[in-house]
Amino acid sequence: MLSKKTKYGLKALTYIARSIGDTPIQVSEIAKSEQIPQKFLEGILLTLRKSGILGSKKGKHGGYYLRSEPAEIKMTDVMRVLEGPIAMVPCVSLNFYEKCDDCPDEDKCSVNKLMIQVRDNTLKVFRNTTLADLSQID
Amino acid sequence: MLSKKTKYGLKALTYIARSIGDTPIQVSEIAKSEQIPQKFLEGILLTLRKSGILGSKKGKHGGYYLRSEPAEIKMTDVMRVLEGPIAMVPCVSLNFYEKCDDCPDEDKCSVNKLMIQVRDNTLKVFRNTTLADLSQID
DNA sequence: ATTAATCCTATCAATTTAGTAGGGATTACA
DNA sequence: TGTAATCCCTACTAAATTGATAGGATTAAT
Repeated sequence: MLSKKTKYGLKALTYIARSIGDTPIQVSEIAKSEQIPQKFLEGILLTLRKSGILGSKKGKHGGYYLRSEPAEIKMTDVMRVLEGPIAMVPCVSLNFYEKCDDCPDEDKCSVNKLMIQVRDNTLKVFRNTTLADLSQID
Repeated sequence: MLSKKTKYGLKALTYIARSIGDTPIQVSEIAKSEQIPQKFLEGILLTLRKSGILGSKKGKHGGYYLRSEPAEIKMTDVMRVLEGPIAMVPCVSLNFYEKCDDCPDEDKCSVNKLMIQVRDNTLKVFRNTTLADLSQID
């Protein structure tokens, strides 16, 4: 299951990407428009800022803005920041690899092989999708 | 993350598929061989039996057996029984659909569109993989 | 009968999730 | 220079989920 954190984060990023203009976007505005608890969203945007995806401006008339063009912001990066590893098991994770306690031999593990396929296909989607794609208005 | 339940379930199914012969396989044997807590595994195999994937024989010399040929047991079915919905959000689930509280319009939701792609790609893997594939010894 | 299995229900500790609370630090602007 | 608006940070909490464990009821072979 996708966590609320990730869902809210994606919606917020989309909202920011769609807001053309120079001024940073405030948390309160996003929260209201996207129906997200404001305090919860604050924490999420903070995470996105710390990861380098968002920038922020403090104080009156402050807010958040994208640090790159929407077309440059890949879902692989966003998802890893918000949701964590893309793989369903640590033993097939590229960025967060860990060996399983059980499982004497990874190469012979049926779960491992299946989950590598799932990972590769999910990765393909995330690598191929940018914030610009999410923000398309149709 | 894949739950231990699913992981153990897949390993157990693989184990049973590999055990050629007529006699049913006992939980204790699987638990020992695959390093799975026996009582926990009991519950998992029970679930698989109730879903129709496994059959069982009670009493002395009892155990579990597959109700179809490994090549007929699709991962879509197994995963749905063990892990639940394949989709990452209920609003893109084929078998467990639910509308989101937030989200006035699904068609315009960026998360929705992304998650449909992920679902379709994951589904492709699971539809294409059977227990026979998992059980291949190489 | 005895033994060996599955079956069933209840309970539990640890972790994660989804938030809430309260205030600190910084900035714009009157 | 004061004040309001805004992000920033830490701590707390309730509910749900996960990964088990415990104890026995039921069933079947010998």
